[in-house]
Amino acid sequence: MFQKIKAYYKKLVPAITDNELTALEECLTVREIGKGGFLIRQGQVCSHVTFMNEGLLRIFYTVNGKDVAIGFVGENEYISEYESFLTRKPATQNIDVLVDAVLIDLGYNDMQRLYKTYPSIQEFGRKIAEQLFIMLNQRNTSLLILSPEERYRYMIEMNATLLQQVPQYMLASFIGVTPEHLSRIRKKMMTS
Amino acid sequence: MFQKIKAYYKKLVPAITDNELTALEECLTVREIGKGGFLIRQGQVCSHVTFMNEGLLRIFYTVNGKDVAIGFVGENEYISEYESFLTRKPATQNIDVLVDAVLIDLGYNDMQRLYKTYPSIQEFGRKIAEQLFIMLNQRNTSLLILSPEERYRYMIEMNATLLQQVPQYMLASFIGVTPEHLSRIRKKMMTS
DNA sequence: TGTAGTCATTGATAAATATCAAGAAATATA
DNA sequence: TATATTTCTTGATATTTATCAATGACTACA
Repeated sequence: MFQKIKAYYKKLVPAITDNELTALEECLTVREIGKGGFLIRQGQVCSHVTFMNEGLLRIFYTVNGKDVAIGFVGENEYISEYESFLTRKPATQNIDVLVDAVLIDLGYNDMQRLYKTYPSIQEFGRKIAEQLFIMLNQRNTSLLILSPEERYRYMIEMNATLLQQVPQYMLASFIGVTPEHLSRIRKKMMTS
Repeated sequence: MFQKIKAYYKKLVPAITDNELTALEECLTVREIGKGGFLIRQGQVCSHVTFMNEGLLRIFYTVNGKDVAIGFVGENEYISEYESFLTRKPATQNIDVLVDAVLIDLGYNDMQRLYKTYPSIQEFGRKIAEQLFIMLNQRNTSLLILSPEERYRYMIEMNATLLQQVPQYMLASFIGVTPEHLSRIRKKMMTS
C-alpha cells in the first residue's frame, strides 16, 4: 500500500533511511473518495497533505457561484490546500474528485514532529515546498505572458493524458476563459 | 551590517543558535547596486539568494519588448529568481533596481552546504520556500478571481508606502493592464 | 532657466472576450 | 433502448480592454 509514497520520498531525498521511512509510514492513513466527493471545501482548515495513490482530483476556487480551476492532480503526486495547511487558516480553495481516488494522508501534527526528529523528512518538506513554488511560478508565468490560446496549447502539450478525463468547461476555467470561448479557440485551432 | 538579516533568520527560526548564525554570516557578501542597475537578467543562471538591506527592487518578465512586473521588493525582504536558483537553469525573470539598493548575498553552494550541516538553516530554507509559495498563491488568486480594478485596490491597500515609489506604468503591468487602462480605472475610482 | 525626455491622461477606434439564448452532441440512467 | 441530463457548439450582442495618436504634466539636468 505504501510502496508508491515511499518511492516518492526516496526519489526526492535519496539519503533518507529505512528508519525514517518507517517513522513516516507509522503516521500514514488511507482514505478512499468516490467521484464527486470532496477532500476539502473552502472555509475548512486543511489538516493533511495527501498523496495520490490513484484517481484524479481538481483544485479550484468558487467565485460568485462559478468554479475556477487552478489545477488537476493525478497519480503519484502530492496534493493539499497547502496555504491553509501551513497557516492553519480556513482554506480558500476546494479539492474534489473527478476520478475515484485512493489517498494517503499525513496529518499536520505528525508532520511537524517528523520535521523536528528526522533531518531527511525536514529536507523532504523543503523540497516539496520548493517544487510547489516552481509549479505555481510556471502557472503564474503562463497567466501573465501567454494568450488563452497559447495557454491551452501549452496545457494540452504538458498533460495530454491526464486532461483527457477532464471536462472541457473545467479546462476553460483553468486557462481563464468561458466554455464558449474555449470552444471557439478550439474551432479556430482546427482550421489553421 | 548583518544585524537585519540575522534578526530575520532568528524571527523565522527562533531555535537557531549563535553558532549557526555565525556559520551563516561567514558565507554572506555585501553588494551595492544603483537605480537602473540589474541584479539578474533573463538567460543568466541565478547564483544567489539576496537579502535587501535597503532599497527597492522590481522583478519582471520581458515579453515582446514589454516589461511585465510580477513583484516589488523593499527593505528586510528576501529576493531571488528562485526558480532559476533552485533548478540551476537560466532565469526567465529579470530583477532591477528602482531605488538604490544595499544587498546581502548568499551563494548556491554555500547554501546547500549550510542546509546539510545545520538543521536550523535547513528549517529556514523550508520556511522561506513555504512563504514564497504562500505569496505566489495569493498573487495567483488575485489574478484569477479579481478584476483589474479590484487588484489595483487590493495592491494599494497591502503596500501603500512601498508602492508610492513605483511609477504607475509599472503598477499597470503588475495588475495586468495597459498604462492607459489603469489611468482610466483610477479616474473612475476618483468619481465614485 | 530652458529643453529633452519620461510619464500620465484623454479621445477615438479596434480587438478580445463575456453574456445570453438556442440547439446539437454526448453521456448517464431508468 | 428510450429518456433525461449534462456538456459542447454556434450565433447575436454587449462589455471589457488594447491600440494608436495627441496633448499635457512632470523631471532631470546641461
